[in-house]
Amino acid sequence: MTNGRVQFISQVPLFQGLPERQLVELTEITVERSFAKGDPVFFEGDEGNGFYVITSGKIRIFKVSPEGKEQILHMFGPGEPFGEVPVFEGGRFPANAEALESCSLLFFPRRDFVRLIEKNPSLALNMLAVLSRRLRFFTRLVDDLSLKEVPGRLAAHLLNLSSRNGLSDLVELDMAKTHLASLLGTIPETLSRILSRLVKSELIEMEGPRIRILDRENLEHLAETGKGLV
Amino acid sequence: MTNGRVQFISQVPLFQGLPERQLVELTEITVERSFAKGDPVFFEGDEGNGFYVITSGKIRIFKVSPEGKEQILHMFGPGEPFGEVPVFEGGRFPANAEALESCSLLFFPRRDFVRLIEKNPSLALNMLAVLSRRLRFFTRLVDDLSLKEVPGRLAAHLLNLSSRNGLSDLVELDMAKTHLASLLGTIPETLSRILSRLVKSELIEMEGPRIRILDRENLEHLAETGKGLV
DNA sequence: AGAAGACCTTGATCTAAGTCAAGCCTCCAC
DNA sequence: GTGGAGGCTTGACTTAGATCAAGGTCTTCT
Repeated sequence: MTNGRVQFISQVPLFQGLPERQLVELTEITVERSFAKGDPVFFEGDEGNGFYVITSGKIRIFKVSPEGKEQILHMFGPGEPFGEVPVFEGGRFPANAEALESCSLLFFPRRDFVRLIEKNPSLALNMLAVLSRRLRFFTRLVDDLSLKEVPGRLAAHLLNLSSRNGLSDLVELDMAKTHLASLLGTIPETLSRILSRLVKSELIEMEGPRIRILDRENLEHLAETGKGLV
Repeated sequence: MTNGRVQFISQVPLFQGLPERQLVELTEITVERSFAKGDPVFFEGDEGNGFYVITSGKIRIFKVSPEGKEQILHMFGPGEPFGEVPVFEGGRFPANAEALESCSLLFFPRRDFVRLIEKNPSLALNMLAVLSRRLRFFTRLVDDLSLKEVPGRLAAHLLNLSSRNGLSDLVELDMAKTHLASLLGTIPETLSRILSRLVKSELIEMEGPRIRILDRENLEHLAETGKGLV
């Protein structure tokens, strides 16, 4: 079964381009952990002595306000790493992580992983690329939250889903609308209303979680300007 | 003058703990660049073929909406690096950088810097720590923007200034209020009103950019809950 | 099957904060 | 000095989106 694990690890983008030997060493330091749907993986403020890579399932990373409102920061799926910040900076996890469905994760203990990085510059560069991509993502998230209105964020999200789907006009929401609301920095009621408006304005059609883009041009305009939905 | 540069570089946290030889090599790849007050250093979307470390002066990193509203992401001072994302991930700068005052910067060309990192794991780990710290910062920024109201963000900022100042009750805003507004994700009018409210509620005293914290306890409560200012 | 609960939608209301407008002060530059 | 520009404050108004409340649908577990 360790063979299977090496095989899996070799497919993870974070470990792309590493020599076989490194992959084996990486595999040897991992611990497999399973979580049921709804289980917390860690809480904000927990001591972080390692990070995770998802083997199967989905994880959401989120913050909670004192009143209980949640802001989702990331949704991660198979092959994606999370919880790396305390590995390199020390200290605690800056947000919560929860299994959205039954999940299987590989845990990389901090100390061992840092030792491997010290021996292997490629691994370091891969990790730098991962963190950089995440910074780029956050830059956009801050931009969206601060400078766009909810319709603009939603439009951008739909177009994003579409482009991941080969620019198909038919997209399927890959999470509950409640979670999508939290990802967009709003609440389910508001999301629901805005989706209705998009349907009424004939920018989209909707049937449950399946959405058809009818007017890509105006949707793009909405996503860019962040304003102006009737 | 290269000696002076090595001396400076050895003080930069990013290069902490590196052997003398590495410091010299680092120095050798740098290019010095000067900017006058108000000069752009780069624009969002520019090709990023290197990053900067500030020798003197202040830099602000910000996004602009199509209507011209700005959200400041960072304010950086001497010894701090910026513009690293494209170095490790390729592509373009995710935001704009501008000199707030006359600035002197060291430019590290991407190709040379990556070559040094490949030879030096400590440098890689230092850089990973820098990016991790920045991720942590963004996590908080998103949390603030999405889950707190402006008074809460302001209170948190004031307490932050105070704690950097050895918990002195007397803090001095280190930027124009217009910029502070943009940093907090709001506009000057709103900031002005909320400062007035804090004064009226006797949480602070204010005289221009000098602010005295009168009621730290309530200010902390405001910063944590993000709600509840009368 | 039936009960329980999660999820989604719609309506009425409320509020934080943005917009528009005007006036003031301060700091330079000419 | 004087004029102008940028920054700051205050007031009246508007609005995006949150809150509160209720009803409907769909899952899931016993």
